[in-house]
Amino acid sequence: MSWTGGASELAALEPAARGVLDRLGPTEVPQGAVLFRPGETVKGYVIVLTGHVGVSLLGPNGRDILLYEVAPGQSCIQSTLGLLGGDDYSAEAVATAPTRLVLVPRPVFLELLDTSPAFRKVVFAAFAERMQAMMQLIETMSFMRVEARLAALILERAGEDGVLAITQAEIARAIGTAREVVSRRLDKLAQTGAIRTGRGEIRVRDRTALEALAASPAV
Amino acid sequence: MSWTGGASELAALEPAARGVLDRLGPTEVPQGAVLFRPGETVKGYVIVLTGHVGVSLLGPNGRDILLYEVAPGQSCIQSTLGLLGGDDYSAEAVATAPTRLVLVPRPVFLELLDTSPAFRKVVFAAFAERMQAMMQLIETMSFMRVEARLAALILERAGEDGVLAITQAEIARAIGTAREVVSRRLDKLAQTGAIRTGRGEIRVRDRTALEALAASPAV
DNA sequence: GCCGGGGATGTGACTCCGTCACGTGGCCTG
DNA sequence: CAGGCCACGTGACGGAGTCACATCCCCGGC
Repeated sequence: MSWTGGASELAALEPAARGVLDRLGPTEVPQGAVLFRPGETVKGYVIVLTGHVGVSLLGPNGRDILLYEVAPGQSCIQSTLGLLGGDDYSAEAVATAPTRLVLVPRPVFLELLDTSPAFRKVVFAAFAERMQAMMQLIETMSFMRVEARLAALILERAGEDGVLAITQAEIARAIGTAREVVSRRLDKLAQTGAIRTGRGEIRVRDRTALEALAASPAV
Repeated sequence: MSWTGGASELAALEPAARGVLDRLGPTEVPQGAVLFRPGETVKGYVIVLTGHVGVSLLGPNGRDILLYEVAPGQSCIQSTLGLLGGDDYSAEAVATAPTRLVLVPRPVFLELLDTSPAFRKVVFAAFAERMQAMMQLIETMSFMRVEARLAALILERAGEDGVLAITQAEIARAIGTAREVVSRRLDKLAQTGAIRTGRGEIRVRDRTALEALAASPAV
């Protein structure tokens, strides 16, 4: 029953705190499952054990922006806002892969926060990290052109072989723009020879060119 | 020597924690003072006693975006990121009025976090509040047109008499756009009779029209 | 009372981006 | 084999950001 011993940072918790957490059973959710939607009340603190979760803001016209992603061992900070401030969710969380997670009920969460310095540390660190990511998002969306964001994303996600499997729609969500724009920009990049595109796939041809674009003098 | 007894939420702190904080002397900074810049290392946790502080992201071309404002009794969460994660500042904080503040050095901050549940609560709450504000910012900047953001800002900041003293440059910073755009939009609003504009001043003429715009179906 | 200087605004031209409205083509399943 | 769904391509159009100036107004100095 001890899932806290896994890869997560929770392995460093005090034995007592680990015991409390270990008594909570993990939950399995399939890919595509919606963990929460805007307007719902927060049920507890979510820790992802395996899988992958994306947290996005939904726009009125179907467009949405990926705020951040939750990898195994990380927690979904979105829930903390509700647990501490009492506000409802304003974002949506979707499992982008089959995911195993633990939901820490509010009372348990608050108790741990009071009694376990290590748990506090984990929560605070996650909080700080998300906040940084969101500031980064604001910064790039405000000050970098789509071309640069696109190049950066490709470099960041491309494997060693320079290939990444991703759809234009996913790219658009990740860099906060519209799919059509991604389509046109990718087309231009392909024309210059920096990349080659295929259905749901991008191949890096000229990494240097992409790096130059990603670091471009902004706006 | 007890400034914690003031209007700030810190009045609810445990006596021991208050004692520790009260031993720290408040600092006075004039209007326009820069509390920190991007790239600086974090010196401590900042609590604003009186005055007003604006925290913004700086763009490469002189443009900047107001992330949030710190009112008396609130703390500047930006510093928490550094204290907990060790990162440098990525934003800039400027006193927009003569400000009295307390700087809690890192060791004291960490100690209080460990020993004072009430202090933890204050820090967490402030954290959650700022995060909400930043999500709100991302949301409005991404999904609402300038016209709507502008109308909302005017309504939000106008006094009872429907007057607000603010320059176009300040408006632009607050709603995350460029001054020229504000100029043109204000012009349009004035043409429709919703407002009247003057040098550094806006007068609301038709509150209902502004409310309709602010709540407009976004884009 | 007059004069600069600097901050606050107004404008035009241009490019980039987001949105709408479709069209195309591949792949998968009934 | 036929739909149907999904990924992608495109043209048109208006909103928004940037640059480069032109005004304009207010305030301190003389």
